Amino acid sequence: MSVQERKQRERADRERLIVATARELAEQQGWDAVTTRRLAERIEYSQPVLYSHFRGKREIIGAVALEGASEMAVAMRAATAAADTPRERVAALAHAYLDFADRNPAVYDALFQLDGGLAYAQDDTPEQLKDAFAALMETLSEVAGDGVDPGVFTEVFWASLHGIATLSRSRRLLPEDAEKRLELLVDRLAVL
Amino acid sequence: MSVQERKQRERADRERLIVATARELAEQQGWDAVTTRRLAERIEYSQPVLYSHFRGKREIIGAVALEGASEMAVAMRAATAAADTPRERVAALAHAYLDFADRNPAVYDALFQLDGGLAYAQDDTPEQLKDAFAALMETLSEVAGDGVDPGVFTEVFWASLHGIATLSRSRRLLPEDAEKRLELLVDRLAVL
DNA sequence: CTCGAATCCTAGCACTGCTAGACATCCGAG
DNA sequence: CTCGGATGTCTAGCAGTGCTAGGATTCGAG
Repeated sequence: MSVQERKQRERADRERLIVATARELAEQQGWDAVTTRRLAERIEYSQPVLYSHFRGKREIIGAVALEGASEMAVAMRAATAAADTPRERVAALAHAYLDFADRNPAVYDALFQLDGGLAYAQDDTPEQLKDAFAALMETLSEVAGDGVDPGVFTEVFWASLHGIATLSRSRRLLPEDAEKRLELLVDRLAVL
Repeated sequence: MSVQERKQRERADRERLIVATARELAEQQGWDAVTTRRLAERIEYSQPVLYSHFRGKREIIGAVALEGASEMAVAMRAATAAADTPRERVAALAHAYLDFADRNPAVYDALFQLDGGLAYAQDDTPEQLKDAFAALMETLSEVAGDGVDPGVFTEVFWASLHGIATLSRSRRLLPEDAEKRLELLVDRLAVL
């Protein structure tokens, strides 16, 4: 049975290679440049091989999104762990979020801008996404304020961060006010 | 010279027809369905005619965006004009904004999600866009709070609305909490 | 060693945005 | 009224897209 195991392992390796290559290509040249042909060429296989791993391009985007969600959760937890006060934790969280979006624009797009065929805010939402939301909520719960549902508060705070992330990346906001916007958001939304 | 004038008028009419048809098609079936072929067929001309009016598909999206920006500004001003207190004005503004995004998803996408080749937050930004931002700022300035730049405050409030609009439309937020999110946003961000 | 199954690739479909070049139509000068 | 030229429009085509049917090849089990 060892032969089959090796084949399975090789298949899993190749699947990871596809996702990693798609991500790399997307970060380098944008998702538009991630065509099935180019992707196939980079992994040194023919196009149909991609379809033996994923139903289509959208599922590849979804795979990159899930990978990104996990990393984002780690980044946010790491940032908040080092902070002492609630104020600092929220600020660190917001910074970590926007930093991630800034440094991994393609992954961020896969997560929140493109259609990766994933379910959000539902029962069948993948664990990685639930956990990323949980990472947000852990820090935001303590500053939601009395009588405000932590989930709703997290949604609002997240939406604000998302708006800032997307609008500033598409150059629809003034770049020089980035820090002021973040401070304002934290000071006003969080109840300290 | 009257012949030339008539021709110019007809050309302008056709241009409006193109934009209106593109918008209609996008609202009905999404921007993906707005192909140059389908669009050409609907206006009962051949494809190259589109390119005698616009440089390409992106410019058509841009034209729809500008049209939408004007309408959005009107809608927001109308909503705030009827309100008496600052609190009511901000709430009405936020409602009007999200309502517009909800009822004209394709136009909203053209404005803030897709690339219409337009400049934002710059000197050469089209008047329609500047005016839409101005409409936001008119109401938001009075609740920015002391020592906070109205422009920065408007950017933050707008980004929050944008985040809510996009995330809820892509079903990434719980639909049932829509009203709670809006109240929370207004209560926390605005200084009353 | 043979045979069947698993694996992979070539070739192609229907579509996309966009454009070159042929064709028709109509205007204004003579 | 005629004719040349400009203007307007269309047909046909290019290079690219996501995706897939069907044939060739490889490889392990018996």
